[in-house]
Order: sequence, then structure tokens, then C-alpha cells
Amino acid sequence: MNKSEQSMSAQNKAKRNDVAALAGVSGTTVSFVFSKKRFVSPELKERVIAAAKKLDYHPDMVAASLKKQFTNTIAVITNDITSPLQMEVIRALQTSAIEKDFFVNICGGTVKLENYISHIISRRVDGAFLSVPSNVIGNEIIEKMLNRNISIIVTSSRGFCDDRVCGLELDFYKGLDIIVEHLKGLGHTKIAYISCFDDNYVCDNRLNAFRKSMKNLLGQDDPVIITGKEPYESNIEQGIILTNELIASGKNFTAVICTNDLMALGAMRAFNKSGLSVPEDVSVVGIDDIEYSKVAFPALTTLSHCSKEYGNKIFEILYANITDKSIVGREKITPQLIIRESTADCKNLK
Amino acid sequence: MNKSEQSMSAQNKAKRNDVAALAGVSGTTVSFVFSKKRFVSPELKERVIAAAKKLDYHPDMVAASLKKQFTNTIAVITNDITSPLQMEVIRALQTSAIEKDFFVNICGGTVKLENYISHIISRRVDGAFLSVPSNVIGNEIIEKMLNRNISIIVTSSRGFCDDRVCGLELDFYKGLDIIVEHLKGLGHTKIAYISCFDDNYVCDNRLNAFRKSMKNLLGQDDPVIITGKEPYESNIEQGIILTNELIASGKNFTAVICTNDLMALGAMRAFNKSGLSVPEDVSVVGIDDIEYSKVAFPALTTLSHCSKEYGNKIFEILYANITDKSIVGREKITPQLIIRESTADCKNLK
DNA sequence: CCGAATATCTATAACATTATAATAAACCCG
DNA sequence: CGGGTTTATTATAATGTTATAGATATTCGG
Repeated sequence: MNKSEQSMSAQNKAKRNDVAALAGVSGTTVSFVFSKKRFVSPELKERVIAAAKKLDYHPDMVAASLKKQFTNTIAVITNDITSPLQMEVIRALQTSAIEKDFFVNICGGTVKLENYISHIISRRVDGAFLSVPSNVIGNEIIEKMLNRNISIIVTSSRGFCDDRVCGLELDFYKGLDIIVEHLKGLGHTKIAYISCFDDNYVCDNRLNAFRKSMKNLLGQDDPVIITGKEPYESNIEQGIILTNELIASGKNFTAVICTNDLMALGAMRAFNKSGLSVPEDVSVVGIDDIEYSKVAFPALTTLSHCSKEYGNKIFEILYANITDKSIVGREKITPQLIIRESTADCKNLK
Repeated sequence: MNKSEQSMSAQNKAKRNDVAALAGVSGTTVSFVFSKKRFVSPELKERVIAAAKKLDYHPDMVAASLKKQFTNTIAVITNDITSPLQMEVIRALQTSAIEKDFFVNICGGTVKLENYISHIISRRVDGAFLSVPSNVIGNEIIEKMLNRNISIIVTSSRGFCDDRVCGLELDFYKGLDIIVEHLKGLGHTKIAYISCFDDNYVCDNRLNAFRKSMKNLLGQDDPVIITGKEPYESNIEQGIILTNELIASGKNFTAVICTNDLMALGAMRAFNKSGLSVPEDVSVVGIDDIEYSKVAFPALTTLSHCSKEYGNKIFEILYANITDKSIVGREKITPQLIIRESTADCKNLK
């Protein structure tokens, strides 16, 4: 680096006191102009702003964070970063966050999530959104973060383990009521359910909700339920396998609800292959409203997470807790049914 | 806050000097134990580590950043955060980053991207990955960041505007050679191309590559090309519309390459509707390898971005530049053809 | 066995802010 | 007009690290 370059790069990092000197005020006054925490007379303010512009001054948030003990940063911890659903949530969350000058750090990837915790603590993150199943991050880790004054919000897939953690849950009980109501309205009463291996809070929750809805809305105590055999496998292939099993069972059904959209896409494919057309012969409903559901053929009727609303609310609740630890938000969102082409009137009572 | 709570929370933030006091060494030594920048004798090291564990000490990266003038943080600026493709890249990038103790801030959302810049400067981010078309962030903004000593890497969709910016480009010239070679190997010579409105670096680049490949590999100067009419519309619907146009044109073709996967999915649907089956009657190839392509029916043969490799390399190049500004990485990645079910031997020369 | 060289360790000064308390200026009303 | 009150500005002390230079102990050849 030669001399002129050196002087250039020196020129390029104006500090608060440089601005103060140029504006003919104290450094403190410059701070107050930017933080707006105290009144500064219009003339001084103007001079400061002009000086700051001239020097291209940007306040150093690192130094500010050190003193303020807040970093205006939250972390999103997720094990499923590539899921489009997850990303929609993160996008909405981030959009809300930036409005309050918060940055969002993503901690996903393929690294052991537990390893992130000490990074998160070291970086003095203000809050964290744990979007992971409860078996991935233990309660003692949450405890550790809480003791470090880090606000925490968890998703529906983990119970509320501590009075201090916030939560935003999707209400699948209401959601399944909506699905069953929709199918009932189309004349379906024989509704089967395809679930995954029951070792998983998410699936269990949905399945229990289905049982309750069938009982409350159709008076059925024992609806047809097919359950996966492999844990953590709830993809298209599983959907095909389980649907074939359902068909082979000889049970009566005119509609099928699947524990998630991938399973539902598999189900549609299986029905198609076995000569049953969707929705003419059988109606199919998914849960999640992943992007593929839109472009599937036929387009899938499914229960949407309302990702945007969800993401916005996640930040809103977390922000409130960061601001005041005594505000521990616990909310529920009702999912919304997106009616597309995979459900239709029940004509064929086979 | 009562006294016991106060003492609890005081207890919870052990500082370097607390550890030093407990271990009976100086604070400086504690620092060296953690930073590993100087030799510390095994006995002292052990005592320090024990003390740190006992006090649950986590070094404060905010303070460290202030002194070191590095934050170990990079920002990803993108306007298309929900795209699964983008996310795979980010995931890989983040996985590489955390291995070097770097955190990744995402700046996407629906906010005007320009607004992020001053945030990024204020936060003293070490580097930024600009994954946006060149019309979204102007060169003067890049200049500003460079002058602030922020490393920058850009994606293929923006030219290399300054000697100081790094780049990682996908080589679609090679990519289209691979596609055309594949189709040629299956006996196809009449290959049509469906492009979008030519006002877009990405599409142009791919189309030009197609032209060149057709000339070099098949000696054709004037292949059949259908171009979109609306700018920035390259989705399934456009794919359907343009494919219908292609069919109506009466031109001969046995295979179609589309500028991206969504268009290709639309093409398959349009062929299907008009009585042509894929791949029996016509082969279809996409570009991008988005997730839907896997689950489409038939599964789409497409050119993959190698998102994982791409993301890893993005960090690798950026990291090198952060470490040493004189290393300005400029690389190209050759995309990879994922052969699935939508391409087959050419039997039918219609 | 002594001075020089080497190997460890430590005291202190940045780093760029904010919060607090202190100062200076202006104002008000008897 | 002058003491108390309010209002606007500023000097100073944190904040928790790292880098640098200085201090102390250890080794070693002559």
C-alpha cells in the first residue's frame, strides 16, 4: 500500500469526533443528533448533519453495541434452511426486523445446531428464533441463553419449556376443523388420514387434531388412519407407499388428508397410477402450502401456514420481549385453507 | 429488579478479568488462551480453561470486533430470498462461513436494497455477497462499500464493475454445450429454445450460449427461438403461452430447451395438453434445477447450478479477499446436467 | 557465574461509542 | 435584578476486548 492509498483509506473512516470538529460542536452532541435521545437545537443539528454528510460518516454500531449492551441483532436457528416454507417466514421476519434496525443472522446449514449457541452468546445477540424440533436443542441450552439475557421465541414444534420463552404456534386444531368442514361441505364423510411415523411433535399434533375434528364435526370416533413406518420420512415416496397401502387395505374413503404437502403430492401420484383420478374419484388435501403445491397437477388444496403473517409476528413478539423482558408473548395463528384443484364434490361413494 | 435477581444477573456475565482473577493470571493471558496467538504454558492454559468453564465465560465478540476492526460477519444481499435456489446457495455459504467463525446476515426481504448499505457500513461487516441484478444496486454504492474496506463478491448476473470486486460466475456457454451434446447424443438435431424477453442479463447470456452451442456442435446458424413478450415474466404461465406459440408456428422440433425450469414445467404442461407426450414425442430440458423439477412428472432433465459448490466457493473467495485485499478471486463454475425423465431418444422426426 | 538472549507473562493504551454527571446559558417571577 | 429552575451543551468515565511494548523469569555460552 503506497502513501496516497494509505491516506485515502484513512480519509475513509470518519469518526464521531471528526464530525464534531468540523461542525464545531462536541462529540456528545453529534451522538445525540443521531440517536435522537436529547433535544439538539436546529442550527447545531443542521451543522452536524452537513458535516456528517461531507465526511460520509456512518456511526459505528460495533462500538455502540459494546456500550449499549444491545446489538440490534437476532439469530434464526433452523435445521431446515432450504425449505421454501421456512424461507418465507425468514423473509417476512427479516422485513419486519429491518424496520426496527435489526439484522438477522441465520444459523442453519449442516452444522450441529448446538455449536451455534456459544457463537450466539459471544456475539451478544439480542434474541433468537428457534425454529427446530425440541429434540435438537435441549432445555439446558435454552436456559443458558435465557440467563444471558437473550430473548427466545419458539415455534409450534416445541413445547413451552420455560415461562421466559415466547412462542408462536399454529393452531392445527382449528386448521383441521377447517379442512374437515371444507370436505364435509363437498359431501365427503369418509375421510382418511395419512400420517407419518408418530414420533414427532408436528405430526402427532396434526393427527390428534384430525381425530378431534372428525369426532366433533362428523361424529366419527375411529376414522381411517395410515401411519408411516419410518421416522423422519415424510416425503413424496412415503406418500406413494402409504397411499398404496391405503388402497390395498380395501377401506372406504372418498377424500384423503395428508400430514404434509409432500405426502399429498405422493398420494396424488399413487392414485393416478392406480387409475383413480384426483379430484374426480378422490379428493386430496395437504398441509403446509409449499411452493410445489401451486404448480402441482392438479394444484393441491392445502392448509397454509400464512408464512408472512407468521414471520412478522415472530419478530413482533421477540422485539417486545427484547424491549421488556416481562412481556412474554404467547400467541396462536389459525392456518388458512387454500382451495385449489385437488378437492371436489363427492359423487362417487365407492 | 430485587437484590437477588441483580446478583444473579451479575453472576451471569463473567468478563475476561473475572476469569483471570479466578485462574490467578493476567487478563492478557486469558485472551491469549482463547485467541491462540501466543504460546501459553500448559499449566496456565489449563487453569484458565477451568476458570472459564466454571464461570461460563464466553469472550465478547462485540468488544473484540471493536478493537480488531473485523466483525467476522458477512452480509448476503439478495432480492429473491424465497427462491429455493438462492437458499441452497446461502445454506452452503453459511455452512462454510461458520467453519471460520463467520456469521451471515441476510439482507433481503421486501425493503429497498439500497437502504441496507448504510446499515452494512455501520455494522462494519467484513464482506458482502451481492446476489442481485446489476440494475438494483448501482456502481457508486459498490464503490462506497469498497472504500469502507468491505470485500465484495458478485454473481454472474452483474458484470465485473471494478478491479476490486470478486466474482463467481456460472459458465452457461459450457452449460449449453453440455445440454446440446446430451440431446445430440439422443439423436436430436431439431432443437428449439424458449427464452424470456431479452432485457435481462441472465436470459441473454443463456440464449447467446445456446446460439453458440448450436453453431459449434450442430452447425446450425439459425435455430428456432421463441422469445417472451413481457419483461421479467418467466414463470409457468409464460412457459405454457410460449410453448403453444411454438406449436402453432408449425416449425419442426424434437426437443426444447427452456431458459429456466419454470418455463420448462410450463412447456411440459402445454405439450401434455396438446397431445404431445414428454419425453416420447418431445424432449424438454430446463435450466436451474429448482426443487420442483425433481418432483415434476415426468421429472425434468435440467442444468444444475451446483448450488452447494457455488455457495461454498462464494465464501471461499470472499474470505480470501477479506484476509488479503490483494487477492481478488474471479472464478467460473461449470453447471452440471441432471438427467431425469424428460429427455429420451429421438424416434419421431415429425 | 554473569551478561545476553530467549521465553513467558503482564500493564497499559487504544478501539468508537453511550450514559452520566457536570457546566453553562437562558428564563422566570417575586 | 437575582436566586432558583429549566434547557442546551459538554467533559469524562465506562463498555470488554486486542496489540504493543515492557517486565520478569529462564536458559546458555563463555
